[in-house]
Amino acid sequence: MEIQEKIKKEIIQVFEDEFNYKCSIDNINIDQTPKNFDGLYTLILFPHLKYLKENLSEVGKKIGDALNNKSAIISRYNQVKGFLNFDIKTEYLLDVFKSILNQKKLEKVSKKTKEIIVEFSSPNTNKPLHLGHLRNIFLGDSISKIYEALGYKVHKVQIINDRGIHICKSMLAWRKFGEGKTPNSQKLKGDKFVGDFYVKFEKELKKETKKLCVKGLSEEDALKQSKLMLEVKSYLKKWESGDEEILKLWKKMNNWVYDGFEKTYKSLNVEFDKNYYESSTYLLGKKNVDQGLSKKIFYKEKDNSVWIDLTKENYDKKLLIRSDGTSVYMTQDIGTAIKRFEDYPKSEKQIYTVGNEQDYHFKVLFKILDKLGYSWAKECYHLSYGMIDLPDGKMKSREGTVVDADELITLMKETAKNRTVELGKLDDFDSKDQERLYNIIALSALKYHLLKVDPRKRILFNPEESIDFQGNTGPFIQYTYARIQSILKRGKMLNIDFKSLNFDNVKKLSVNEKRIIDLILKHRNNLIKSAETYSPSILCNYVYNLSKTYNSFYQEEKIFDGKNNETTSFKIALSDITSSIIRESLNTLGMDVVNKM
RNA sequence: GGUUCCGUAGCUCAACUGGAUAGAGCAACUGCCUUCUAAGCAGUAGGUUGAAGGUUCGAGUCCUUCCGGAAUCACCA
Repeated sequence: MEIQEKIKKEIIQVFEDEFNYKCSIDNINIDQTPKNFDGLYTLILFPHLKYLKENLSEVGKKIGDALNNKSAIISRYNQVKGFLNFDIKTEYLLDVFKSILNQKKLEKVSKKTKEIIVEFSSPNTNKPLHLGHLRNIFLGDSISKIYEALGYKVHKVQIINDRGIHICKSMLAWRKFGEGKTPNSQKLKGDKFVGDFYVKFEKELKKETKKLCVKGLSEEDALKQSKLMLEVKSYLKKWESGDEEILKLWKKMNNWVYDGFEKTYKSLNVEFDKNYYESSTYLLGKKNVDQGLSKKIFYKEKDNSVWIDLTKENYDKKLLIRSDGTSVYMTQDIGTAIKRFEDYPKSEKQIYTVGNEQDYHFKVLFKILDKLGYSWAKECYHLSYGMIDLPDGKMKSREGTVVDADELITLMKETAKNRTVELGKLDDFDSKDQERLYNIIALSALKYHLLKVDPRKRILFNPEESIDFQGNTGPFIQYTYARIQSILKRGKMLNIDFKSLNFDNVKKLSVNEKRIIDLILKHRNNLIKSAETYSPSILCNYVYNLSKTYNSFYQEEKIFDGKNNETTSFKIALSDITSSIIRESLNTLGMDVVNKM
């Protein structure tokens, strides 16, 4: 980027000197030269042609020659039609590289002055986490880390959906069919244990309604008359009225679930700073709705239900309080949002990581918060992502057609293990290192697989086809990193001190070396772009590109050629910086690195 | 039906916000391990960017209309 800006400035000068044409910097576009053309950067002449008043080839020649004479950056040029391709001076690239080498250490001291809140995961407490949650968690975790890398203090939070009809279903099924079993007695993870009873409930319910349907009832009526449904609803009522026995059961089962979630989060290497529980925030929103009522932002219907009319803003009318006085999801979200900004008052914005099925909900929520007068409402952002499809359609937890998170992780670890053994790479690992290796490889394969896709797009996941470990994958990037570590190790053994390198003796850079330096310079911009667009996928692409370019370089040019001169040192220095950028990138994607594999 | 999003190689994804001959990976085929890790590198093949119009020097990208898919529009969460 820095290079692009400098080229732009030089070109403005040339436009003025040679053509008497004043052009603003925003109107100049410097692109990366495509691979099959010679050069690193390209100026597109077309947009300027009408101001330059000469024909294309003359314009190109004039600009190119002028730059050849004056430029501190450009070493030579070539013209293809309306495109002017530039090569960059070796001295200049080395200069820039040197400054990175020096500045690298200073960077980490930067203070964290800005704050944001990031919400992600936010599960229901009636079932274990599945592949859909994984996409959510990886996205939220990575976005948090990207902002942290940019100097933000990030508050990672989730809202736990711990109350409602769904958990009552599990509770009822456990009472009816559980026979006093516990996760301990069954040697089952707590979330799995509770989830099984949820599925059991749905099964029994289906049986019952089917019978009623045979008797001639419609599906809807069957559901209404079903004894199980009536009983579940009585649980919900008892819960809301504070029935001690129900509350006790509710707490017990939720704790089983939390225990299970904790294990999953731990295996994913993901943590939260604070959990919000719906059971303790659902009343908060009501207070705010009352305030909105007195400000006439909301209105009351005859049946006492409370609404907001957003038809002027191109939305619908939206219910906020039911006629029986109970709150809905929207009410709770209003309360939770306000609470969070009270808890973290310095936060300038909040990012909600929630699936795209709730796009409309969040548009309305932010609109309401804005109308209530909260200045931060405009800074709230819904990080919306696409669903994960299986080959035969969407995952449905009610029907048990989900890919379980824990099972998938276990499977990935086994695959990592098998591959490692097949490749015969176990020689110098002790068993503890082995476990760590499998773990990191498996997680980076899985995380990268889900993060490399633009969040907005849906992902098709085929359980029959395993996630790749070759090509554009997490393990490929890990491999590149590990390779470099062994280069660095060897350099150390040979006592090559690349840090006190004299760059003046490096006369020539290969195309790959130039590309690597160029990519290194672009790291920060890619990080910023990832943050601005809320897309870790940009960072994935970037670090893949860097790894791929490095591997080409690695394969084509020997680093240790026996001479141990400045060229050797330079190549080690280049490798060192590359590896630290790979490590930082992987870290911001939520992954650890391995030194050998 | 209204609104929003998506459609790119057989498959999974890119394409710097309007630039060159649309790029990678997987799968297929051909080479490369007695010097730094072959989970790699180099190469071959694979495309009417869902369709048709329009805007201009120039369109996968912008506008219109179709076709196909998804989400949402509940006193559900």
